[in-house]
Amino acid sequence: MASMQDIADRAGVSRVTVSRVLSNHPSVKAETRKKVLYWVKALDYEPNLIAQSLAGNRTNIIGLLVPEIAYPFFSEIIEAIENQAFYEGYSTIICNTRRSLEKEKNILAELRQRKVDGIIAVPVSPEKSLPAFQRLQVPAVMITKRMEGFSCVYISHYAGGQQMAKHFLNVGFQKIGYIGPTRDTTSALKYAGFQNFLAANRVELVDVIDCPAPENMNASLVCKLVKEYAAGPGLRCEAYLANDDITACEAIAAFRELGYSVPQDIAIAGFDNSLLAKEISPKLTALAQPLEEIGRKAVEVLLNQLNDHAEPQMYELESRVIVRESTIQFVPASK
Amino acid sequence: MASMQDIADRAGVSRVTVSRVLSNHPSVKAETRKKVLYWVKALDYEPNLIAQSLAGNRTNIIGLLVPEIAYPFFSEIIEAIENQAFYEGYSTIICNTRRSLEKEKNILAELRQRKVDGIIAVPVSPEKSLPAFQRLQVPAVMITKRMEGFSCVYISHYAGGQQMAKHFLNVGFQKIGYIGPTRDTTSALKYAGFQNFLAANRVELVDVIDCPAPENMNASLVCKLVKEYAAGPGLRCEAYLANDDITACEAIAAFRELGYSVPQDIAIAGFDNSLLAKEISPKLTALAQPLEEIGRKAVEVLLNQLNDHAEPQMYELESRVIVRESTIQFVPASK
DNA sequence: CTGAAAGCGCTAACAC
DNA sequence: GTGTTAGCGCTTTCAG
Repeated sequence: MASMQDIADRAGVSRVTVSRVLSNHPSVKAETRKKVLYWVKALDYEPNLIAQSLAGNRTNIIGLLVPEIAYPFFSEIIEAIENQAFYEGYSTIICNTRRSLEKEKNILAELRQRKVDGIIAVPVSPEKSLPAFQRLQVPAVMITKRMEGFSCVYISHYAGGQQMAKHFLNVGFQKIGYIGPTRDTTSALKYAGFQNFLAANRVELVDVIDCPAPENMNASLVCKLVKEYAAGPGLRCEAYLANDDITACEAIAAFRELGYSVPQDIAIAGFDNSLLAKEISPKLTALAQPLEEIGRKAVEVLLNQLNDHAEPQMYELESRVIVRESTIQFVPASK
Repeated sequence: MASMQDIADRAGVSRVTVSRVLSNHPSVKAETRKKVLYWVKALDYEPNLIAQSLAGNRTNIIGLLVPEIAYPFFSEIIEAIENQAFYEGYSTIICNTRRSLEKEKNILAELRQRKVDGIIAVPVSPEKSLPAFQRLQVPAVMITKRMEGFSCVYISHYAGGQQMAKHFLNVGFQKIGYIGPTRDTTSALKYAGFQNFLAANRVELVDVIDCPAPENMNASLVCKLVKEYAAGPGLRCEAYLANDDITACEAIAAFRELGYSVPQDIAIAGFDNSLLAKEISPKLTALAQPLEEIGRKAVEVLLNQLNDHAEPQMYELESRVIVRESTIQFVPASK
């Protein structure tokens, strides 16, 4: 592995000059530059980014914290962030908090020690995570949730709930229910938006199947709960909004096992518009979070804070309802 | 940010002693150790991993290359790898090759310059990627595919195809088809295994819907092709094996749009057993690649090569058929 | 336009 | 047991 010193020796200049050439410093005679570049090629020189980081005080690495990796909603955001970061010349260290404050704290300590330039995170808890993030000496951008004191990129879950309620009313549903947690931070918001919009239109939320979010891929619990619930009092709604796409999938499976079909007997809508919404049959109507945009924007905002010391700011992006088969009458082609 | 020197000054010892204490070197008097540790706490000292890397010649970072991030098959592997790496004290830099040799080359150069300790990768092409990986000066482990000269962790796609053929025959299907690419490296193997096993049991592969793998999330093309195909000659099979879970989803959607239902009119099986297989309705019978195990094993093998200079080796893991609803007669409960 | 000198924060080989 | 001396490979003043 050739070092700058090696180049310098061959080219008969000092290390500093080599450094200047490589960083395109203007004050180098064309001739010297050429000589140096010749040896850079000849020796197949590659910079040592570790040394560069130590001396230069920046690593060009960002840390990315998510509560889980393999749920399509998150993996799509991860993909968008990695993509934009790479484009901007940054590498991404991916970290899975698994929704543990303890692990989140450890991860942040590690990233601090690695001297990452900045952090993008889905915080475990907007309140309890605060101290750990405040200890950071580098900028951080929160995504998909709000956290006071930091730049945040997210959609209004309240508005999302409203939009979906509006869609349900437009389709003409009157008996409407909700499946999912009603008190978690973001879930509570979408639930409230949904409920309030219905109420404002004098439609009562008939039914709430209160089940936990299908975290950590342990989704089948949701299916079980929905089944138990629906097996009891029977179908009391024409349409349900689910807390997220996985919950919607599980609900569909549950109703299906009970002999109901979607959307003929009952309509289901999801939230997030992840890959799942597009791939299941029937295709899922869902509130779309602009995942790609969230990722891109988060990187952009972070870099602004890094380079131009921009002030923390809130970025509320637009969501919209993507109507697919799961909330409309589906007419199969004749065989 | 307190440095070792600061600790040393306060404790009245040399930097070296501080270093010794922190790395649990035995030859430090208990008393000095205590004094040092006192100041470590008092000054809230945190090591600078960049400096440590430069001096110590190891970064405790591994690079992970995948063709895409947001396809459940890959994101589940990523999650497993990150998890195991974290457990072993390594950070993971995630990189998306997007199936481009050019980008793969650039990423490898960057990781080399970052002095990552090792690399785990799904190579873009087992042949054409070879030179880029050989330039690496650190160990690399390939996953999900074989690549000569490197440690590899994968399943036999040929055997996987056979296993699925066996399942189809067990269920009693006689008119059997295949949906997916037939000439891509791994696809060709599973196709061959599937076809040969059927042939060995005197069952002919009636139908091959040759469509590209749904790469880069551009899955809908698959649906379109299947629809066009099936709309023409009509249904000629009782059961199809799809190249992967997404293709299976798309096929289900296609048949569904044509008025056929799965599994009543036609059975479909997937390959990979990703999240999709578990969440769609009907739940998908699929050949399970042990994603969690692939990830864990890959890290383990890499670390062995790092630390004990183990020789490259092939690890062929076991796959198995997970039978779900999509290939069995589904009897809905009475309403 | 170029080089000398100092330093980033830590580890390791060798003395005392 | 502990300190001294050298780096690791690069960047950044500051002279000349």
